[in-house]
Amino acid sequence: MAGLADLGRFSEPALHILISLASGPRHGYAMQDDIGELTGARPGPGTLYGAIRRLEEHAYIEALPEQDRRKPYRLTDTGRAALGAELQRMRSLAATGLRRLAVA
Amino acid sequence: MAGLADLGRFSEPALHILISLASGPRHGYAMQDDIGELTGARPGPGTLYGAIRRLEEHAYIEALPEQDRRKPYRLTDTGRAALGAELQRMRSLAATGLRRLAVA
DNA sequence: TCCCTTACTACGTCCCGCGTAGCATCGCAG
DNA sequence: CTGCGATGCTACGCGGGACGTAGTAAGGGA
Repeated sequence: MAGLADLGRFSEPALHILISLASGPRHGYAMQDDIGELTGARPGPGTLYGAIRRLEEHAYIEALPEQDRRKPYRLTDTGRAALGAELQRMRSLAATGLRRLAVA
Repeated sequence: MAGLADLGRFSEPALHILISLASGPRHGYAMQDDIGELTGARPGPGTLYGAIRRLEEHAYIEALPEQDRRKPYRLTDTGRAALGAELQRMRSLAATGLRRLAVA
């Protein structure tokens, strides 16, 4: 298995982080801004860094050398694969739901 | 706002229930089966009926007259609208993520 | 020197997810 | 008519992620 769901039951913030890192390495604060633009809701530090810690433990992301008191992170290959799988699942589920809504 | 996120922070099971009801009224047990087919994971009763209760409190779904010790539920107009909005958000987020993955 | 911004750590509460157990009803086989 | 599996739901408790708040610290501009 080894899907995103292993991160615990609720993985929305984790998903957002991975999507944010999909466009290149970023440190925490920049992720907050990016996710805020992406979703309309900027996660607080508790949410963000908690999710980062779990993602790192699962080797979906990894820290780059600290620069200027910033800790950038990037996707690992594992994380990239997990993200791709999850996004396709999401897209398929959304399509199914929208189809059902349209018919009924 | 009044989006799905008001159901609490984690709403995956709630989303699945709404999608299940999008194809017509169903009672709990039938939802379990439907969701199992849809997602590959059949929710336990604790998950399911807890989410049903919250959805009913928010008037996204409503109970139909009990028949034969079965409690069918159906989507309300509010629920249908919320589901549509959520699914479009999901689809859009998935598309953005997949685009980013493809480029990088 | 003051203060705003950036960047992260620490901490505690809330409540959702999920499994387990229990209970009742129905249909069917023996 | 009796045991038994499937159906359908309620009750209950634990674990842990989500999230807000507060605190720390460095940098830059007025």
